[in-house]
Amino acid sequence: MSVKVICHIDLNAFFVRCEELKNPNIEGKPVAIGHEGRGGIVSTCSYKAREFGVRSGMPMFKAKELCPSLIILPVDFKYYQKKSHEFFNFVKRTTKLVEVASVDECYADFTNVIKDKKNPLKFFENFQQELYKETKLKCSIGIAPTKFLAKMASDMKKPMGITIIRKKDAVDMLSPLPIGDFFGIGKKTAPRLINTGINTIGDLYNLVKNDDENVKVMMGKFFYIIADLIEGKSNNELDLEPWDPKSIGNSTTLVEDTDDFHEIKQTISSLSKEVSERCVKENKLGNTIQIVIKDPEFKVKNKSIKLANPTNDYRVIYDTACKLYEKYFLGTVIRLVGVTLQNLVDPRDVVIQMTFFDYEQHEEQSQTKLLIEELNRKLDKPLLMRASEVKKK
DNA sequence: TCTGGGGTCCTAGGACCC
DNA sequence: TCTGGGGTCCTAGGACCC
Repeated sequence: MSVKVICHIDLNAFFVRCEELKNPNIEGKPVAIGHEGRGGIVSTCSYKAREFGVRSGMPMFKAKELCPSLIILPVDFKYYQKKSHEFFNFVKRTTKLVEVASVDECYADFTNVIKDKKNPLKFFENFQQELYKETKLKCSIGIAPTKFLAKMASDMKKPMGITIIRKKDAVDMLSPLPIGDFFGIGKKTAPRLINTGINTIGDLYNLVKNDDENVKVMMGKFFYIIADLIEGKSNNELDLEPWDPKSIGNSTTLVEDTDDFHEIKQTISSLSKEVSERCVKENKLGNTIQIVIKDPEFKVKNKSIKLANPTNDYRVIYDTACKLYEKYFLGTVIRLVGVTLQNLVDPRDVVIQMTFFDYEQHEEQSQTKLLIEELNRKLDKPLLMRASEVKKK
């Protein structure tokens, strides 16, 4: 079996780059994309802004403190989507084997493309330049035998970088990196690892190789693939299927924290409408409806319920979300509320489940009505006590 | 004026059935 | 009267990514 050439191609400061194309005057200036209202954060920012300490995820007011001359622009997702398509189409002209990872990055299998190239590095430099000429987008390319190493590689040199990680060099190249750079170890796990003296990827690697019990407990199932990831023995199969959503949701931070029943219900209504419309557009039905809230202390709580038959009907989504809200969160002061439809399926794969009761009345009742009645039965009536519980009483 | 919104995947406990 | 274990589904919460 031969080694594959997997690339991770990452567009540099993509949202900012798009805005620069719309308005070349802002090029080279400190720019942040995001919205400025309550709870507004920096979605992404230009390299100039980063020199001031501005980072994505940072509250916008803090970014302005750090960089008073910061140019703040709202997110124009439609335009980014258009440029994103141009990017993927460009890559697909070179290889059909492309896995879209997000709006601004993809994995591509270049094994066959590179096979007969005398100077692969030169090829990738040309690729990068051609992408720039055609779309005016800048990218970093990571090249490695696996997806994980390619992803790690593309992060090493930005912007317009090209980094190759060969299998034999992988452990040496990753070992010095801070543990937080490990793709999959985030801002919760990294500090916990650092607390136990694990500062670099190399530190983690050595403990994993020694079958360290502490690390095993901390990492769970992930523990068993860490060494393979670092050594270049992990997944190199791309997922070529187009995006198939498993859930579709919509949430919003309220203008101010509130427990006002009417205001929250109105918000739930518009969130439900949006969810319903997007599910219809994607041609998806879902049978689990979830409501999520965030309280003023940022504690997130969610409640969900599964109905017998999937739906994307606004009325059912709204009624269910309201019922869940009333049952669990009425009177709670909340900061954010969201509605999500989960366990999405293709309507063609759905077999309608009918209880005998439903069947008898099916002629007169719409599917929506049946679902709402089922919901009422599930949420309003106390659960039947099981025999074992009756005995206890 | 502290900390968005879109997702995915994993874990763990309880219900329920055999 | 005391009390099995295996498997699956549902639900809640949390970590992570862009």
